[in-house]
Amino acid sequence: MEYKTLPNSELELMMILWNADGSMTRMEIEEKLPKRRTLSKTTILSFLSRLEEKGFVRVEKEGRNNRYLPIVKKQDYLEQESGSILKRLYGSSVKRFVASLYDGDGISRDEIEELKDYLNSL
Amino acid sequence: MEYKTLPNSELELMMILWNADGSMTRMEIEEKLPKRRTLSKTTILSFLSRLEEKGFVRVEKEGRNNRYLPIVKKQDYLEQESGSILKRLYGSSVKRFVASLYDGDGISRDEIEELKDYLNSL
DNA sequence: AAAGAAATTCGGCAAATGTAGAATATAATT
DNA sequence: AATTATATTCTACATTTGCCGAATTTCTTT
Repeated sequence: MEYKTLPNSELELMMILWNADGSMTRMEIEEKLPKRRTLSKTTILSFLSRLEEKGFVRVEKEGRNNRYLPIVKKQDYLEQESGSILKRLYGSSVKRFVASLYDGDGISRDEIEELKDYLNSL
Repeated sequence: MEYKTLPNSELELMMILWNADGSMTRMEIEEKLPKRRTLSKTTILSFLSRLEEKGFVRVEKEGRNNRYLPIVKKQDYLEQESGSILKRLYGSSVKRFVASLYDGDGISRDEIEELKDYLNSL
């Protein structure tokens, strides 16, 4: 399955949905948004509708509320997206990606160690 | 310095410019585009103008041609961009990013080895 | 059953992105 | 100097993205 790359706002909501188990109402999603990020309820609903059109979520009515359920799997989406980003930015070289992060202070010592351990465990 | 995230088409041209040394003409850039990717010359020029407005390239006239010179450094842009992508998709965990690539066949054994070596060399 | 409260759907707008044709400028040829 | 070729600039248009207010539906409370 090939997924369209989601625009930021929609991805933001998907991340919230993915990090919850099961479906969520608009209100629940809204509560998970960072405090700084205030969006009117209609805006949130609008993004959710777009996610539905794109086939990322299924909507179920529950009384006067809607429940949004992610139908694309987080893992699947992220795998694809990460791969394409890596390709576009670094010609698919993970090493170069990590090196870039390192040089730009994007990772800490701990992160490095954690990554090392992970790689050795493969 | 903070850079705006570039839309794909513009990034594509920037990558070509960055991978060349010095400036390039529209024609030279066009020749570097993958065969599948055909864009009319005005489209390319249009993207280049936008890149100029955004401060990513400087334009110099040379006879009837323009020469485009990247003024934002590739390394700088990529460092920033990679960091923000990592944050958005994996809460800044490099390990999770790499794990995702690994699970999604985004990396080969060799890539892993290369990365290991790199990490050990730090 | 009416009135009120809360949620969703519609419609819409501005800015950004992808893409080109028409108009114009400028160099090269004849 | 005219004509032709070629490059750039302008203008424009369809889509997508970010965001909302107005209208409408649907539950709750009187």
